[in-house]
Amino acid sequence: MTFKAAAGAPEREPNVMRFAVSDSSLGLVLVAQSAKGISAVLLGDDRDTLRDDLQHRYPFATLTDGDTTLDALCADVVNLVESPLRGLNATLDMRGSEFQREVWRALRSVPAGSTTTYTEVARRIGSPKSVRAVARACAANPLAVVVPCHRVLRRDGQLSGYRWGIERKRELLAREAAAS
DNA sequence: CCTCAGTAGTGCC
DNA sequence: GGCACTACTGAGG
Repeated sequence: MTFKAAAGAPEREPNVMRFAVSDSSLGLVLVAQSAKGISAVLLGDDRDTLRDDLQHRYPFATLTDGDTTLDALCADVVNLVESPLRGLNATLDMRGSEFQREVWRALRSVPAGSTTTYTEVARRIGSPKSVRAVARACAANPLAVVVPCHRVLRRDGQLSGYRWGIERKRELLAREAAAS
């Protein structure tokens, strides 16, 4: 089987992915959906950069733009960005290594309005020494806000980094703190 | 304040 | 099969 992919690894076979970009108070939000569910939520300031980012994450995907059936989902995701306390009721298509998906799954159990640390996540997934690898997995999170990697802080409480800009992380946390 | 080593997953060669 | 990356952390100066 030439195209056999490792379990959980990003899809190697050609596949179609629909996406839409809309505006929000945190900048542009790109939402992508595969046949299995939401495959990406990316934040940024430039439409083309967002598209490039999506294509880079899914090199074998054929991207389709301008599909109005994504409008409702896109609106839901923007609402989530505006009010992070509300959850998102949608099926997710999280593609990544086994380790990455374990990290992302752990992140999804961090309640809105609270935070955790890289060390704590590492401990929870049973790899207490993989602290740095956890940080890398957070950085690779393809589902911004939906998988709340912004709730992970350093052990000393510092914000550390954020793939989509530290200011966005600070703002998301401020909104959650204010609403909870 | 600073540097340094330990540490483990990932991407690129 | 290497090798150089990190959104880390605790210890030591």
